[in-house]
Amino acid sequence: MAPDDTDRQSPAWTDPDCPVARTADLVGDRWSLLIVRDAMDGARSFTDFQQRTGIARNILTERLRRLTAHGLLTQVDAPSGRRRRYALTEAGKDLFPVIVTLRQWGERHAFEAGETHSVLVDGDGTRVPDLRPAGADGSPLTSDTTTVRRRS
Amino acid sequence: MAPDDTDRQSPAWTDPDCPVARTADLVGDRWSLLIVRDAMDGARSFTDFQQRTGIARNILTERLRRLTAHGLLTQVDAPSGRRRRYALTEAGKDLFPVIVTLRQWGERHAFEAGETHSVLVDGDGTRVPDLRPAGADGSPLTSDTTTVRRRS
DNA sequence: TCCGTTCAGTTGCAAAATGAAACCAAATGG
DNA sequence: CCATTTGGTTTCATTTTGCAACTGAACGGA
Repeated sequence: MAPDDTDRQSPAWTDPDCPVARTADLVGDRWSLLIVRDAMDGARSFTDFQQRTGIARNILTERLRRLTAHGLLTQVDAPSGRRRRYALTEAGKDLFPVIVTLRQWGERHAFEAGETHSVLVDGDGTRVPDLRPAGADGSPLTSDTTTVRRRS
Repeated sequence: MAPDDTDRQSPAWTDPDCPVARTADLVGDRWSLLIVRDAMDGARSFTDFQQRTGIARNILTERLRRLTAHGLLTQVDAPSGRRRRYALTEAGKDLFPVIVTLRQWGERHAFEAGETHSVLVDGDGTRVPDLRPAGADGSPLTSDTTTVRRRS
């Protein structure tokens, strides 16, 4: 990598006006999503991530750097001068609803009946309820009952 | 493309037990996410998608085929013997919560203060409220107050 | 202190995915 | 019937990904 490689980050957004597209630009790839997933589940070190995801190490290096550059992860020093570890920033933690909806969609549609899969549970061991968009009055919303208003 | 190309679909899952990973395998790339976004916003034809996303046409062909093969889109005939159009299946429409959380995260973290962006509104023109994970009792849940239980 | 190991990468190279552009055939429109 | 549009396919150059081998700084123990 050349000494001056401060560019690489955003060769401009795919679709600058759309929040979905911006988020997709930042974390819309398999490995970034799985890194965030694992960070939420307690992964902290390079090898934590490498072992859990099975990602190639050069790609992991690149992704950790990218997520850090974009403010989703930070590098923190462990208590006793030990090795650096990665931790989610507030913005990173705020991806929780995204990971949850990905998980819940997967549970509903990506498994055959009878296949087992991991489950997200709260402190009591209770399964986290399905997350569904709703209006201010609590009425369920779908893609048919909503629209995108451009540039507001 | 060779005449027999029925493989391509799933050279096995990245992480078969994890619903997040399965979903990421199916739609965890920028273009698939944007195609789903646009389908939810009314895109139906090849050129609808091409113009809205700006995706290369060969890639669009491949993605539409892939999403169709995985049951997120179907090809439907328009009323008057017109050209084929794509439409979201039930599974595809059920990605709505995923797109909404991606959008909302983007709104919160991917724009500078003062930058404008598109907004998702319901039939009344009211902005869709933030979607946040909550326990059965309605208490907010975060990545710190939940855990993944493997293979349940 | 010296030695071996683990960690966190880097480097080199092959394979796969992506993108731009040209090409093409079936529908549609006039 | 002809021109145009639509929905692709093909070709080729560029980028990204992945694998495997290598490196160098930190520990860890004898």
